[in-house]
Amino acid sequence: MRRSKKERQSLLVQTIKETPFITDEELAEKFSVSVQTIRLDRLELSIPELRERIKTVAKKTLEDEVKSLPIEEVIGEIIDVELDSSAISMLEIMPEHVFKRNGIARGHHLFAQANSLAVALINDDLALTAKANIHFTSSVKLGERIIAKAKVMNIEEKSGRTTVEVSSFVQSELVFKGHFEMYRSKNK
Amino acid sequence: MRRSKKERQSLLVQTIKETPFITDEELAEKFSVSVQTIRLDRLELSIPELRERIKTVAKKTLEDEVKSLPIEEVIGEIIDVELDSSAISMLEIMPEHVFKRNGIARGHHLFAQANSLAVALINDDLALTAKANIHFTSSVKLGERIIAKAKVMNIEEKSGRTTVEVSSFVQSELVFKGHFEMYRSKNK
DNA sequence: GCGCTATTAAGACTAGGTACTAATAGTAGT
DNA sequence: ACTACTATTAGTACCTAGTCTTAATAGCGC
Repeated sequence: MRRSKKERQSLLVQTIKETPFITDEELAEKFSVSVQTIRLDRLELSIPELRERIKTVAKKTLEDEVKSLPIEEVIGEIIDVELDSSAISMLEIMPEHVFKRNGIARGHHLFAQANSLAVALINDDLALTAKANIHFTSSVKLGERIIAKAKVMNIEEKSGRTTVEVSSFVQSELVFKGHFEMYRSKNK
Repeated sequence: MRRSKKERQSLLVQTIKETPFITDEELAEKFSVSVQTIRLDRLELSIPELRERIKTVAKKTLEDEVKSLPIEEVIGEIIDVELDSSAISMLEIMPEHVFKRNGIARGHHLFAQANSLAVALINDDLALTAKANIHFTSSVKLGERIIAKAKVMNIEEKSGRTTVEVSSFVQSELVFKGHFEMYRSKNK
């Protein structure tokens, strides 16, 4: 069935978006026009040729693979630690930390920064988080840097159970506050 | 510098693995041999041509995208959701989730599973965590599967603020319990 | 020099295009 | 009906990054 030029072109855009691996010949058949018409359409709509389309898709994959490797491992960069006393770390919010819809950082990354800082702060091989009480006071956006400051509030003599307060800031604004209770395997 | 055939071929395999977007001509220059030699090498080693290599990389991306669309930004695999009511997800603890020293899962991964499940549970485009009260009741080890169960406890009429309880289990043992208070942009 | 492997070259062909020129079909305005 | 204009189609030369095939040459062991 023949359609108008406009109609065909908007369908063309959609078709290529859905199935990017389609050749001009297949498109010509699909829309019952000549291959030349399809090529004129692509020219007008600035849609690159099949092989270029495939290449950009493939490039995206490679970039993603490189990116997704180190992310899970490192949660912020430790700037300063005084064991069993206080510690500071910094985390820059990158695209992989945010909700795609609104560019707001997902809560668990703020938590992860604070939690790993609390763990690093404790002078023990086997520190674990037991409880936490956390508060997200303001949303953090793509590109912002979070500075998390952790402070040991109390170490119980017998059990070694340690209370840590973590406050995270973007510039001077408080974005996260957490109260952590940590286990440790050996007493201090 | 010229190398023996064997040496060149093993380097060729490695080079193509690292930089799959390399043409025969570039490879020929790199190894100081003719294009034909590179083609004979690829033939012997059953390495497909550049365009085929790009295509397979791109196909992988598309498959991944299809896969990651419904799960989108959830940590763990969603098993069941009833919006604004309850949801269940599963997370298998892999080497990247644990402390290397003792094979125990880092707390923030349990939190991330619970937090993203609470977000996914809410029938709103813009759900955010406001507060959380969490408790790590037992340590989870490498290879174990965590089943997180989330339940909406209360939705405030005016603000839409939603209370979610998440309990996570390894088999029948409770490993994590969290009380989440969530914002939403539009009221229900 | 003979035999062998490795390498290089040359030619014909392929897919999936680009770039350009030119012809034709169909429709609207006057 | 004639003209103007857009849309479509056709055809040619050229491109990249190959394939497949045949053939020539280089280097080495013995």
